[in-house]
Amino acid sequence: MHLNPMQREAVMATEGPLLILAGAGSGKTTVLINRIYNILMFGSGSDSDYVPEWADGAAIDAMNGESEDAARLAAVNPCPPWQILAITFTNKAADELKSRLSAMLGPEGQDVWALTFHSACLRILRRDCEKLGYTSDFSIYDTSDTLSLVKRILKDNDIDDKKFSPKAMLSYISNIKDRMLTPDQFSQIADFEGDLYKKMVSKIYREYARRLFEADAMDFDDLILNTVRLFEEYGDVLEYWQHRFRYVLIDEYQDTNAMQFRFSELISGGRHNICVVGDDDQSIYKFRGATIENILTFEDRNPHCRTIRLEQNYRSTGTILDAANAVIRNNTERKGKELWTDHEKGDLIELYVAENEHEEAQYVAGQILKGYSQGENFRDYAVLYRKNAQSSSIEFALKRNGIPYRIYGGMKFFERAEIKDILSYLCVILSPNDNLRLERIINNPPRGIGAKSIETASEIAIKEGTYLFDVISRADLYPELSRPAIRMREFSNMINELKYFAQNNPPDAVFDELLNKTGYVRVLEEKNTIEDAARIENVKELKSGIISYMEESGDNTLAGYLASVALYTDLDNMDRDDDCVTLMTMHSSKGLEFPHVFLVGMEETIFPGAQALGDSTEMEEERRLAYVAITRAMKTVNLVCAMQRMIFGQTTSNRISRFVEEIPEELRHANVIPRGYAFSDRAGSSYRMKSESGFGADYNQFHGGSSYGSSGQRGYSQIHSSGNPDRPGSSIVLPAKKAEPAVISDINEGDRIKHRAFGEGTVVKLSPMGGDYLIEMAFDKVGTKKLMLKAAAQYIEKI
DNA sequence: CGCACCACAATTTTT
DNA sequence: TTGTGGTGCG
Repeated sequence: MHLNPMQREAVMATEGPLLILAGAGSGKTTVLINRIYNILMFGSGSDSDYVPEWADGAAIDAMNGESEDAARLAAVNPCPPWQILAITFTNKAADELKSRLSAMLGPEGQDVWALTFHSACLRILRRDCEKLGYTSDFSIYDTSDTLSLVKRILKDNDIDDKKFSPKAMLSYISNIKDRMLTPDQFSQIADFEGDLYKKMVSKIYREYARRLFEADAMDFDDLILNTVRLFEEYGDVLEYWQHRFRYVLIDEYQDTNAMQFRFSELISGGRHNICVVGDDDQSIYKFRGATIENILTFEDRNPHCRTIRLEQNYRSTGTILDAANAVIRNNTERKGKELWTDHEKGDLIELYVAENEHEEAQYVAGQILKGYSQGENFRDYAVLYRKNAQSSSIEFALKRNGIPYRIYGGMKFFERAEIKDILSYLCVILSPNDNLRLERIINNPPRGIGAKSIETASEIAIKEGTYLFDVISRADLYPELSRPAIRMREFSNMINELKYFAQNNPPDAVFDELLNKTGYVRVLEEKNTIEDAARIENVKELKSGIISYMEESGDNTLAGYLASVALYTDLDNMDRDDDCVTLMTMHSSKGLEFPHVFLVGMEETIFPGAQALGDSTEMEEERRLAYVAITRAMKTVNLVCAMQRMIFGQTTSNRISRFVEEIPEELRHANVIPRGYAFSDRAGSSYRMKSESGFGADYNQFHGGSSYGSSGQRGYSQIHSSGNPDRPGSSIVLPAKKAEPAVISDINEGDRIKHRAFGEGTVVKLSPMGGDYLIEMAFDKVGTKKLMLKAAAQYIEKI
């Protein structure tokens, strides 16, 4: 009912291949949900001319009514939920699908397979991976695991890690896997080409694959690759799954790589009811092997394919869309698509040129506070950056200003050493042959089995063609191991006991038993440092994680829990209920939306990144990222850049990002700069500046120039562009050097103050701290806040 | 074996 | 600026 004609068409076209080109904010998820709903209720009814024999005039009349019977009559072969497979890229997207389906269908919605590629493959593999030689409890190596594995291989083989950097090896291996080449196949290629580098890569790859397999482990790529292999080598398995899924939907199709493409083709190969949704302009994962060709050639490969374009945007203002369209128009490799909206134009795109990264961050914090004081919520704001390293200055500014924020990215919790340790124990309990993890924990906590002993034992294992754990279990048989033999035996006994325990007890009990037997926490407690106390907390938190996994999934296998951890990312527990500003990379922001978006670090060599300069393919990818970032915004976009910033401890200055210049000037507003510590000249203010006044100019006009010169005069200085031959004489006006922050003169504990965002309150405490003051204020409405005075001063007034 | 110290490198994005 | 890995000492 509430769908536009294009959306409705996409919902109704249930049969055969379907390509949906869905622009940002075009209601894609709504379409997916409704499409699934339609399939569940009406089967192919909406896409079929079929009229059952029994359908007489009365029945057809009834269908035109609104009765429940009408629905039943319109259905042609309705589909049970478990015959639908909906693949997304992130767990978050999958969860959203699931919960919206459940909201619509009740518990039945849970039976739809709404999963990521990785978790779908995991499920398929758990069932049949024995055919490939893995146990059904196989474990998953995450990126840091695979990195240590490669490092290990390089070391064991005396390979120079400068010439063959572990990271480069990993991405090379990932690339080989994406081409679905086995170690044998790749080494043939390397031999044939006689390329020494490739030969070495081939050797490393072979070893890498071997060790993973011996550890009964798969990396992320293996999950997909092995599923494809399973399908290709075992016709009955493929048939089973093809039969199982009547309808296959794949979201974010532009981000699929070759293996994922193959997977999609295979699993939908029976009925060809495959619906792929994507947007070539939002393809930002090429570095991970995604090939935009998958979506660009979908029509050619599927002759009877129908294509539907969703170009009406329901998210953003007209200005934001115009800006996004203008930027993406500079790309040549695209299907061509213009988003439009019937929303009003809205605010102009704000641009702020900051002095350095600190001021950049302070600007962001200030704008957020300003908005907050005008009734916006913190959760309406997102600060997006190109790379994670940029988050720290923003974080710092938000902290100082008492703005709650949440930062996404990485897997901070599960990457902590103590967490990895415990998880490694759990992995070893499942599979003692997992050497990588075994070596991580064998002497942790210290139990007198040193590096030398392990090395000796490893050599024996290799010589005898058995596993390290095996040798350790029988250490007393080897004279070389006579000294650590007892301790090794003790260790292996402990693991075996735990293994036995794990066979009869749920994961949370195993966890307790593990801590008890290993004394992991006990050792930390004895150390009694603050860091160790934090570690203990983390370990305890892990237990609640285990319990909630068991509750939520209804699964009580250790292998299941470990896999869920491996496939978990920080983004997943994003919840919009907390009133927090969101900090994340532009990549992570895909699929999300926020009323107000800040894009920071809009500078050449940052965004676009240095690697993209002079490489048009890379540059187009960066531009798509810019497109994604801009289209996250519903109401306002703030572009921020800094004239100078510290990179690797060095001050550098970059030109303004080309993406800023690609936004037509009439859509931009070079904004009023918040006047630094402008209270100095505010009448009635009780503060005094220590040194000079703030800016002489209120405006920061920006004319699309591209190069910064040096500033330094009072007031503002005009800088002529020197680096952009296309626009001779274009100039930018920048704020002059900013005055030193003020120091308080007469604010005291007990004073009544008014804060722009937090309202009125009382100064509770004022304590000197690093050349500044920590001011603690009890606000009448929002409770107590601790802020640094230098930063907060501009928002505080004495009353 | 554990710790402190030093040199050095490295910086993209993530399932 | 940060993190990592190696070395040498007690």
